[in-house]
Amino acid sequence: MMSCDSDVLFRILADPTRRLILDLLAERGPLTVGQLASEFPDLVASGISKHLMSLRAAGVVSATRRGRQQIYQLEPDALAAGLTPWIAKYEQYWSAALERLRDLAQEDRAKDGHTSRKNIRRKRVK
Amino acid sequence: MMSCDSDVLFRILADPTRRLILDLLAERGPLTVGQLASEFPDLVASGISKHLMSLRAAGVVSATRRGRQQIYQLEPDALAAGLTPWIAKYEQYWSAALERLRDLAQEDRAKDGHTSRKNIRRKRVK
DNA sequence: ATAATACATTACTGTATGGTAATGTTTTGC
DNA sequence: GCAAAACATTACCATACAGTAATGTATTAT
Repeated sequence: MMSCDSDVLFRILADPTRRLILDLLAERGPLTVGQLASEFPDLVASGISKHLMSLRAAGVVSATRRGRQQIYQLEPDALAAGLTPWIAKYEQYWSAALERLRDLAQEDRAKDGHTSRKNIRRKRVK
Repeated sequence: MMSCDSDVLFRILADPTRRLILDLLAERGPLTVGQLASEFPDLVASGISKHLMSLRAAGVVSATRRGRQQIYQLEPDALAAGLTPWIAKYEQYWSAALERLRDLAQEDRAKDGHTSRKNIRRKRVK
């Protein structure tokens, strides 16, 4: 009934198959429908196609044709733009988790070869 | 079918009424079922009660009895713990949005801060 | 003791939607 | 030109679930 701004986003993310599709696109970059469908052995291809259409309608993925195949690609800005307002309302509660998240990412970046920036410290919040 | 860790959380958040309940608890602190139900004029009270039960089952809220009324309260850690792993997978994409979010929160705090804190400088950390 | 309040619980219902199957539409390969 | 490949689209089905209504259970008030 109530139709919030991020309503569509949350409904999209409610389905595990759709989340997994987003995960695959995030991990492996742009993929065709067939490549994505092959990741779901116990699912029919047209089902994946339907999911992709709804993801596209929500704006979280985009597609470009190449010959007879469509290449789907994550649209991360739409995801962020749609979810950030909601997250912002809980910002005070998320602080700790976000800090940990940020630190983890920092470690990952450090582990990824780049130089030691380990003495960089973030602003303290609260 | 696929049952991820944050699966329950996303299903919980998919419903706008449930999200609004969480919003109310976040904004106004602990509330009784009646107080919450009164915020949904076009909804029957038992419906809200059911939503609260599922929220409780998911661990995102907790309840304490006081006399004949239950006081529901947000359990923010559960929310953060459940959603952070998922967010982490998209961390590279979220960075910008999270930075903006953090800055906004900073501004808000500065704005509603009491007058005398105007010139208080945050600790500079390299 | 009785009634009313404040929820919880159960049973029921209508609808939304994830999934399949079948068909349609381009594009490529031969 | 013909067949197959790669998706999109449509129709259909079965289940999940949000919402209501009715009933149950403590707790407070009188």
